[in-house]
Amino acid sequence: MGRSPCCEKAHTNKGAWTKEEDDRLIAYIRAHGEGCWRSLPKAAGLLRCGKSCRLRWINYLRPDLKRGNFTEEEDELIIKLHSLLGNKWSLIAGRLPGRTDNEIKNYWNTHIRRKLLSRGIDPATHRPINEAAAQNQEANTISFASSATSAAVAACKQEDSKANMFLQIKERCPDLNLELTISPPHQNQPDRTLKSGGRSLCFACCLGLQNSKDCSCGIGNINGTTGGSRSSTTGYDFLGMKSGVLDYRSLEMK
DNA sequence: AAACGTCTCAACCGCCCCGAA
DNA sequence: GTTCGGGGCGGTTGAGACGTT
Repeated sequence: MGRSPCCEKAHTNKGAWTKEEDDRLIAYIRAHGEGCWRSLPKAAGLLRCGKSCRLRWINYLRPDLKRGNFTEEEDELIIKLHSLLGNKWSLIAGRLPGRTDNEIKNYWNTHIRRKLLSRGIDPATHRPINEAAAQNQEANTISFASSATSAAVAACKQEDSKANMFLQIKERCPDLNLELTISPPHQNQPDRTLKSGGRSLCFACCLGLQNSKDCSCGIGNINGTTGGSRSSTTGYDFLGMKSGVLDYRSLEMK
């Protein structure tokens, strides 16, 4: 049983990428675009798994990546977004231009967790450690991170609950700007954070979950999500911040 | 200077989702 | 409606860097 491997593992390199492999991958993608990752290694002359190529490109070779230390503002934004979304690193990364999910995940585990613990905050629940410990005594404790996310999705199934959901998140993070109108205007698109072609977006779409089964407005299926590519390739419209965030495919590659 | 412990982060693994057939 | 395959995601690993004794 089980799925067939994504590639022939017997003849693929593993481990750290060499400069030559990087150059080959960059050159191929510049010439042909990202296309099919499964067939890319062979076409590019790389003895690598397609997934490995994708990861290398997404996380380290993309031209729009911002390397270097996280700023204090980025730290705080990650903490707030994590309190809302939990370990949805790709969604969080969608709000941090030039940062990748892998980078944020590593940064969270190595720096921010410790930072929160030193503040006496449980990084899993974003509550004071004493309070979190007390809650864990209860049988069915669910962290806010996960409950808020699912609550958000559930709420969007009930139109009347939207306002309550916003208020709930706002209450948890009073200084986190969740106003949907603050996003930088997308140059080629009308503001569709709240409406799209005169239609209201469901809350899942507002959270960047256009492709989610929980989307109740159907907008997500309209806005160019063809080809099965998900948000990391087209850029999230998470809370209306899509523009210029991860839309690296639009970059000139000459 | 060497040995050991700890930390960091690039890379891999396995599962899930979704579109196409 | 079902199956299959590709892409994407989150969790985990392990090699190298760094710090301490």
